[in-house]
Amino acid sequence: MPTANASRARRPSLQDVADLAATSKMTVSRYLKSSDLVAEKTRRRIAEAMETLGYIPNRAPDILSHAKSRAIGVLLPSMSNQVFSSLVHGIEEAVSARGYHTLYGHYCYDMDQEERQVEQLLSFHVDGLILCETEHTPRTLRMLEVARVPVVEVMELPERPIDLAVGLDHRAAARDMTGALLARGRRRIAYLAARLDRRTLLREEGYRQALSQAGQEPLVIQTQEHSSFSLGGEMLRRALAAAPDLDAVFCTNDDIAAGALLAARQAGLEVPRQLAVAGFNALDIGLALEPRLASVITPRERIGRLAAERLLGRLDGIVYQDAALDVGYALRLDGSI
Amino acid sequence: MPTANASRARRPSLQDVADLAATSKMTVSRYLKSSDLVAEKTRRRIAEAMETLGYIPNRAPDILSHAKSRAIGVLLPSMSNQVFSSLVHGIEEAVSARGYHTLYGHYCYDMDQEERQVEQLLSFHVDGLILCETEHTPRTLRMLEVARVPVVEVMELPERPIDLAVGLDHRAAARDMTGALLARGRRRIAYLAARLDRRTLLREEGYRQALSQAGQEPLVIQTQEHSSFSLGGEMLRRALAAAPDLDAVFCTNDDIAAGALLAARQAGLEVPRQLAVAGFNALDIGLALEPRLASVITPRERIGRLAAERLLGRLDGIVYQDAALDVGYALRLDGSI
DNA sequence: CTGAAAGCGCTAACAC
DNA sequence: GTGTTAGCGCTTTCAG
Repeated sequence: MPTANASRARRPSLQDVADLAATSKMTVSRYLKSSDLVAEKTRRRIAEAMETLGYIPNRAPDILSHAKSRAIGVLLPSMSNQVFSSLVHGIEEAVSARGYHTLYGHYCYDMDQEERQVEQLLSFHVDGLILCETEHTPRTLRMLEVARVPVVEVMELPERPIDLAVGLDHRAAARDMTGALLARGRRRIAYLAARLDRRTLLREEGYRQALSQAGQEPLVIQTQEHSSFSLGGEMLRRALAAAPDLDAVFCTNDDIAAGALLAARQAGLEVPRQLAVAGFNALDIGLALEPRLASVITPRERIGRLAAERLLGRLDGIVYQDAALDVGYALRLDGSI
Repeated sequence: MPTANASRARRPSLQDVADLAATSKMTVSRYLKSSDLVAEKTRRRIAEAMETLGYIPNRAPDILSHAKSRAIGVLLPSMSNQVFSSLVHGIEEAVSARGYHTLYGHYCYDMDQEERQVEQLLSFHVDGLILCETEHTPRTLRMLEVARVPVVEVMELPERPIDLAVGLDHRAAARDMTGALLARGRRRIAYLAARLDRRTLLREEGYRQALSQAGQEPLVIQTQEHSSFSLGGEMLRRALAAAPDLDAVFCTNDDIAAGALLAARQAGLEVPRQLAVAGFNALDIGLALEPRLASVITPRERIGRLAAERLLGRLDGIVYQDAALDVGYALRLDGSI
């Protein structure tokens, strides 16, 4: 039965559409699900009514009645990092293919902000979460447990994933890259570490392992600041001041590495003859430099795709044997080393 | 009255908390709003119950009953662009100061994807939207109208904003930068345009205006590809092939400009003596280059802050006289020109 | 200071 | 092929 007032202060509801189409909201609901459940004539009337009213679906009732939101939450540490944009592309590809949507939040590499964002996304009832860290506050862990949504931790390979993980071994990758520098005869190798997040620290461990195996002294230049090209330059100057015999730098990422490479040349050092430079993540900037930047190639788009596929798989009840999936890495050993 | 089953398959609700705290859900609801409305003893029992159950707030009922979601939606064209990360910082600053949250979506510079994202965010009942484009599909415009949420379009200054706008005049900025190149005696100036989004086209118009005023011929190198450093290099090579007497390039952004500058040097051209290079947005990369990159300085964090403040202001019923707010720009005319 | 009832908009389940 | 009923979990009344 049509309700009298199509209140002007409210968004059109299914009831409004039903009233205008002279049918019931249940039929309109069916039409939205799969229009072939509805008679041709009714279908046309509904389509017209929707058009006229500009109906916008409302997720709230669905969510309220324990249905799915058909949205997954993705938490990014930073919005400016190329690294995460390829991840996002992979995620979107997998998610949109399945008719799901994504809601993004970001937390500036801060655990407490991550906690707030997790609460925020869960309070909107996302069906699953993709997180870019492996360390979380106790309350975050508690909320994930209580909410019982599938979670994929990406980038690293945590010892004990909350649920699922897709990533690579940053320690091993750093050890290999440092090993490659040593194999090329470099002896005084500094590690340039910015922001001091977990992945930067894991890479530092790999660097230290490789050096200690070769009997060389580590030299770590650290800062809490976020990575940038100009910061890379500053850090190289600090490294040169600390060790005038420096013959190589391994950088926690390509932004720092590119900045270091540019600054080295400005300081009159020939790369790689006098100074080798290696980065991490193999971003596009490395290919624009001359010589091109040696780096660790990480399959980030693939991580995103696999993470989303597994998350959606879990929603379908699939159980994965290997909680943590290792996507591996490769080394680009050209140019700057 | 306590309900019997604290179902194991459900997230804890306010009723569950109330049961455990031996009170009613109404009292718990009051406690969440402002705990001083509740007696000290009750308060302690509620806090304990919440702790035990790991209660997570639920936005759905609120939204359903026409309350606000206390979340604003932000649509970004890209996740990899530094430009938008400063915007996001500004937004977060203003929004979190007011106890609001943000939900992000991205649409790869594609109007139809933007449409889907707008629908998605509106279906979650965001209280307002920040959009980074000034052109939208008819359905997008319709949805915004029907949903009656405040909207701020950022970056540009649209002739007729949907609602509010905060941005700057890209055409004028490009005209000024091209004018600066002409004033320094450059005569054969190419414009390197990637991705061909609206802002790239506005900047091209400004470039053409300046050249035509000076009686010079424009030379526009275009591509549909997304900006990157290596693309900047390729485009410079195309420009040099098209005009061997090239003495300047004005680039649609700093990524292209940095790539062009690096490629120019690799081609043996001295910058700025033989070739001037100018960019747009004044990103950090420009400061790491030698010579440093001339560019248009855009106050993106400020745009984000002002946009969010005005959006929240509108939610409080404030009416702004000037729908479109011009934040201006500045030119950095050092180094590479 | 605390409680009880109604209602937001949608869909699952069950008629017809 | 279509309609009816009930209920999701919270807050806004209105009563104590």
